[in-house]
Amino acid sequence: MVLQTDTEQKIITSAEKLFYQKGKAGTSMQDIADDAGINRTLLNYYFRSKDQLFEAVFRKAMGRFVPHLAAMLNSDISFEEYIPALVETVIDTMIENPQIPIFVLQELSSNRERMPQIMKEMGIDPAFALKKMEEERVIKVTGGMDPRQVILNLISLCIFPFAAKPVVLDILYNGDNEAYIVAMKERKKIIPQLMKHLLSQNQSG
Amino acid sequence: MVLQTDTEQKIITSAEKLFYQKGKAGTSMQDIADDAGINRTLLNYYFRSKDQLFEAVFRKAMGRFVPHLAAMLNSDISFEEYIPALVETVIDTMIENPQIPIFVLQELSSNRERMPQIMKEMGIDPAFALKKMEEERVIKVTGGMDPRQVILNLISLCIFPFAAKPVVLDILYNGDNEAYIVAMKERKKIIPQLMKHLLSQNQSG
DNA sequence: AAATCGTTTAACGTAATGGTTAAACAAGAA
DNA sequence: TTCTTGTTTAACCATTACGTTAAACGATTT
Repeated sequence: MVLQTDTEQKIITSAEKLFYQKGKAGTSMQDIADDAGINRTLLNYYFRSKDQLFEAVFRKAMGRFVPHLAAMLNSDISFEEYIPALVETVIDTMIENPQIPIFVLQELSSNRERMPQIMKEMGIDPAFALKKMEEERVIKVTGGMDPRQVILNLISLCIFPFAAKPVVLDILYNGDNEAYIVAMKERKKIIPQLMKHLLSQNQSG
Repeated sequence: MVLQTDTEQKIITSAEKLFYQKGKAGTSMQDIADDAGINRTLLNYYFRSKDQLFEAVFRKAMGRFVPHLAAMLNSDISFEEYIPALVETVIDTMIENPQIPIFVLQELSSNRERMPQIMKEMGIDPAFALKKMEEERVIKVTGGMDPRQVILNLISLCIFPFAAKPVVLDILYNGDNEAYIVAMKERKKIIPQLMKHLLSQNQSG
């Protein structure tokens, strides 16, 4: 029982690492077994197939994304006040898992049937969320700007620097990972400030 | 001669479409041949190997990215004045090739040796660019904010909505591609405005 | 008519991959 | 000791993939 969980964990960890890096098709079961330091047969013992293993990894990755999204679309808290906490949480999550954005987006983009299914499972109703957003919260403080643009700006500022980590790291931070992390933490303050400006001023002039 | 170029073009087009969508490992030579409506043998006639074909596609994709990056890092034009034109160009490029960001980032992320090589080829010297940026242009108008953060914000706002198109389209625009495009075009105005605020105000208070 | 070039067809070799199975092993539990 | 469970080894099958080759075809050019 204990050992089982342990090995299963090792498998998941290796699978995450490799799937994140090389994608599903680019990773073989042998690769994963080698990385986990176990026999290939054992993979099929725990996860019947590559598909199932990938599915486990993908859903776990999604599970780190969707809550933030759902929180943002459904929270009752005043949008403006909610931003700093949200940004902090998202950035902390991304610092620990910078590979997830590309991984998830790549999969969602190559497998278009997934989005509707996921939205169904997660109970995301775009029309409802948008209406609620407009009526209750955002429109009051955006000075007429489409609330979707506001959300898009917020998410872009939070996530893209991680999705583009290889480029950002090498070009802007000269490969210095510590400097990169420091910069990302600075953004916890920068982004809310920026959003505050955006929300407190009429953008139409 | 004419036919050759024609077929070669068909191959590249199909290869782009499939590599963008399914990645290198996820796309077979047969897939590409089928999509191009030609024989598989002909692929090896024009491009010796899958590697070479992928390389051609990747470099072409990079070629749509790097110029913007280089322009931003090296332009002598006043940064603030330069933004609107830059944003417009980038967004127009992205509207036509929304799949490129994920494709390039995924490849750069799974193949870390590439970045230094590319920077070398493209003549990008991060230290030099940063110094120039600080001395000549950006620092004057950022009120002390790290110019790298300014650039990061700009690029994030421009590119992420395309990298995340599958999610953005389905959740925010209910799958309506036209509405999505309209929104992206709106951002040509929104982003410069936002950047103007960011650049004209001291962010430290 | 002969030669060239893009193209197809068919076949081959080799390697990798995913998944299965049977047998054996080691170690802790009953 | 016996039973169970996680684990390994080894072998196997079917499929797919990449790349190559030889031969033929068709259209254009010489």
